[in-house]
Amino acid sequence: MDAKSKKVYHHGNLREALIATGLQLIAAKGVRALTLREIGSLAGVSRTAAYRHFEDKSDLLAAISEAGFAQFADALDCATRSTTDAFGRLNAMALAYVQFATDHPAYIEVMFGPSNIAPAGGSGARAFEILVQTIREGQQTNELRAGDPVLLAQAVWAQVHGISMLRFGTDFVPFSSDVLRSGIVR
Amino acid sequence: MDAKSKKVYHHGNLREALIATGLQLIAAKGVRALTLREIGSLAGVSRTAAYRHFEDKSDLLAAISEAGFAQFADALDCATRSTTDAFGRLNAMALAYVQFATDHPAYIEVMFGPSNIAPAGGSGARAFEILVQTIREGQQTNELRAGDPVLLAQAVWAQVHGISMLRFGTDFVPFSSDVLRSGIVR
DNA sequence: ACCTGAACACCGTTCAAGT
DNA sequence: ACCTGAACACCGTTCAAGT
Repeated sequence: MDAKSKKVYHHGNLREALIATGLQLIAAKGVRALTLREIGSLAGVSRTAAYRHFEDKSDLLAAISEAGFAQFADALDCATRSTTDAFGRLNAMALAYVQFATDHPAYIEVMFGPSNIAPAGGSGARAFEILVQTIREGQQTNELRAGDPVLLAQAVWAQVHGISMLRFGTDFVPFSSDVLRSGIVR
Repeated sequence: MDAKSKKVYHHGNLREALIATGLQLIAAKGVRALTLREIGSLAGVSRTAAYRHFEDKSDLLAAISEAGFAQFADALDCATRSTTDAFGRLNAMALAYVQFATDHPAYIEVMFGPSNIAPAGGSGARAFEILVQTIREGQQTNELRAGDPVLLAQAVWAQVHGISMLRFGTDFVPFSSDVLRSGIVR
């Protein structure tokens, strides 16, 4: 998103344009209403042009998912820089997680949606690694309790993921950020 | 599922048959591949017969979701009866939750899937209430720490939900039941 | 009251062409 | 190398009929 973002596709970076257009469509009408044909039309190309950049529909979905995970990992990474104490970092990451889910429901829908969608390339693992590393550092400075950092990371991740999903996916569990105070801190 | 389950539809309880058939189809090929026409054929009726029992496709999905939540709430309810101490009950419920997600991925896919699906009738709320009540009782006998039982229920629910979803929805977070040991116990 | 068949406006995907 | 147009086998949904 520097200087080359104009109406230059049609003979330019169509692939990116299709991903972006698909995301808009999902945001507007949900994954269920996602249509390869409409994406083409909206992007100003033929309705079958997408097949020159993606194997099929689920391949496009996978690309959108991967783009989402990349942005997501960036957000978590950025959050860890906001402070230096371990608990502050974990808190910031948790908030960033929930925030991302709130701000980009369309991404979330694809990233964690129906299981037939490929579970992202490397960005998903990268996001998880950031959390593990933060916990590991917090243990070294004795701010966080001992234990397998991967297991602890799973616990926190699952908790925050659950909060993020339940918040908009269903409505019978009201949300409060007080929930975030859980037991991992020493 | 008593004595009336035979090949009696075609002029019988088609509605139930359609729900069951739809569930099978989802289990076999995922929600994305769910087709009203195929459901009809598989159930031995015309491909438009479903419209005599459901408004449209998402109405059928909503009915499947509700059926799933009813069964789900039953499973949680049953789990609370397995023991009398609060922690044991919570543990049993958590395991029942994860177990349900493992045993019935098709239900889960519809129940917590794409947001355009209606969030279930009363069974979802009933399931949550069972958890709140268990926590409340545990607090009265002083087995669980104090605090708003609804907030605590949210924390546990989110945790267990996260574990259940992450277990099969993505693969970058490996699972271990050790994760279940979290901070709500006094 | 419940079910069917034909019909309409859509899809995903393929493939022979176009530039 | 990248894009288009027509074509095929599907869908969801509607509606006039059938029983």
